[in-house]
Amino acid sequence: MQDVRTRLIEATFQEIFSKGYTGASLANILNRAEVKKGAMYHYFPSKKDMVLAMIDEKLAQRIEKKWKDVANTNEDIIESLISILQDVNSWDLTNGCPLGNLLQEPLEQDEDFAQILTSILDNWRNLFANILQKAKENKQLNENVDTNQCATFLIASIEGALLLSKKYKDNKDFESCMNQLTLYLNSQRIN
Amino acid sequence: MQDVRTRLIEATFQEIFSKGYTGASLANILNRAEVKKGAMYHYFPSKKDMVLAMIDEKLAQRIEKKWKDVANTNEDIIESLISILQDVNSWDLTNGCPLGNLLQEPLEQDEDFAQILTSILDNWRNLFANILQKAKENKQLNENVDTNQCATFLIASIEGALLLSKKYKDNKDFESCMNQLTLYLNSQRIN
DNA sequence: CTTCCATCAGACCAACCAGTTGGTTTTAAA
DNA sequence: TTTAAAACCAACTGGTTGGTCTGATGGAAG
Repeated sequence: MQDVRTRLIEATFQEIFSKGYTGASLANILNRAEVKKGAMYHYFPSKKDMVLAMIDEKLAQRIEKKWKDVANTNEDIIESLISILQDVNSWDLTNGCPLGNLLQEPLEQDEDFAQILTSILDNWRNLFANILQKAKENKQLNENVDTNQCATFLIASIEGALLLSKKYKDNKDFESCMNQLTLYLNSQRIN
Repeated sequence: MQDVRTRLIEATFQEIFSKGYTGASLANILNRAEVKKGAMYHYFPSKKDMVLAMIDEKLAQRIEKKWKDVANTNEDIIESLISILQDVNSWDLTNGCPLGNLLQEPLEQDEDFAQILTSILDNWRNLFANILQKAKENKQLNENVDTNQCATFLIASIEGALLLSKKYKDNKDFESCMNQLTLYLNSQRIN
């Protein structure tokens, strides 16, 4: 069994991912982690700090992991991007996006949450913008494409697609969105 | 002053829109509506039923109102659609989308919420699909466009764009997304 | 062997939650 | 004018929440 802190972070991620921050119960997290309240409050000063630690340690890394290969492919970069988008099995379509769920909640009113979520979002956007820039340099993308706008749009579409997918049992909506997003990307290529 | 029930529905909408369902406090709603608890429980059997009534009476109508003109325009339908998308001032960019916020929350596990939200979403999708179908018939859209997929993608992109816009003070992200969405739509036209 | 501190357990607390109760006032029909 | 139903209210209930507090345990340092 992992150590107390690791178990807490993991259980916090699971609980927040499935219930949201507002709906997350400390008691549930403690049950899931098999940690008693005293132990938890030894490691974290509050529930909020524990959640912030979870976001910091888990969320950023998830995004990095999912997209890092795209930039380093020696095939067509856009093709590599599209193939990840279209790989339905690589997405968890039942609970939405961990980051998106948190962005949706009114945590923005809290300065600490706003700051860390903004920085994760900015990193993701930069990661996409860099990928697109590279594609442009490789002459795989039309040179008048606004890479920042395009990166923002990609993220928005992915988040929206994951949102819709939560509602239905099948993958149809997600596939529809990724098909159309592919059409958009292809229309931006040099032909 | 409006009657008690109307004030309750309005206050419920405001509270849910800014705090989400899980975060919504009945006490806040009652304060905002200037209605006492006894009066509220005279009109609604529970908080949940009041929220369901609010969704039923306000949400569907908002969507209908925003898009109904597009189908009946005698100009270019796609142009009309794009001009609404691009009209930044017509969007509330500070709280996300009322429907999207509710879709994000784990209310889906409740059968009653799942049902009403699904039906509103389906209506929206059909509304878009009909608009696109009409554009197709008018030879304003390529005939091999999948109108259902396209409708789904439009909704996802709008929801995603509104999600991102919540985080920042300015309208830049929303405008970026709508610009790119416009590029996508234009690439689907007959040229 | 003793001291000491990190680690933990669990009882406890005030604040808040949705919902209920037992009633009073208002309205309107008979 | 009587009666009954609709509209409304203050006080309260039981349960849950995040958070605190006191004290026990166990291993390492002196």
